[in-house]
Amino acid sequence: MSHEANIARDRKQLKLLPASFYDRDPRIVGPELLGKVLVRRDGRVARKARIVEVEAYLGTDDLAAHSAAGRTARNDVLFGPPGRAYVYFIYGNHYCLNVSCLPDGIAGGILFRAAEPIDGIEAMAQARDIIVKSPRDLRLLTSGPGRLAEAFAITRARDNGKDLTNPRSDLFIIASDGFHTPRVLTTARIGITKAAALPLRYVIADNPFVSGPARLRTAQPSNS
DNA sequence: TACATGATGCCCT
DNA sequence: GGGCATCATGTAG
Repeated sequence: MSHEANIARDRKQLKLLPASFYDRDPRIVGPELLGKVLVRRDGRVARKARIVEVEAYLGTDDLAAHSAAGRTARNDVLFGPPGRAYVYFIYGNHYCLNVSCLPDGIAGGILFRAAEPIDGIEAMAQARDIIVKSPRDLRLLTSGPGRLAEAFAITRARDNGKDLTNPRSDLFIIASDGFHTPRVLTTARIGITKAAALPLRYVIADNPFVSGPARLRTAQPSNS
């Protein structure tokens, strides 16, 4: 079997999301990513977590997007082919993970904001330097974009530009068996000042791992 | 629960 | 040199 055929076989076995999944408007990709599973393989224990909260960033027309001011060395991945990891460093402390959307040459992406740990919880806790004493503490592992990135040991040096649709990558996203389409809540994005009113944040309704203030986590967010 | 604030470093102007 | 798609910790209620 050829190398390409092997990769195709592995992609199918893993239920890996293909590049075509990401080759669409972020407003379509975002809600469809909810319920999918982020996987980190690093040779020891695979880390897996179900995606429960994302935000769409639209490219040059979206003033809150890193791509708004045009293509630079920092945001280059957003303008590249779909399905690649865009990792940036923020507030001097944290990395955040995104995936590029839309075809090569057109910017757009999805920010991963929160996930629900499934596997490799020990490795996540170690990466976060947290002791999980009760189920409640699991929230501290992956609820919030900085926490999620740290739990998965994601850094710009290691992961920026990585192809999340390649089974040879140590970071990818798979479809999930036995998880029916979640009820999706749409709200404004968190932590931005420009284009703050746009409803581009998507969460699984009432999932306890969703981050942010309570009114943006529950089934009926107030519109005040 | 809700807010305020300090820590911290990279990128772009 | 300023801004920033955040987190942890503190205080008050």
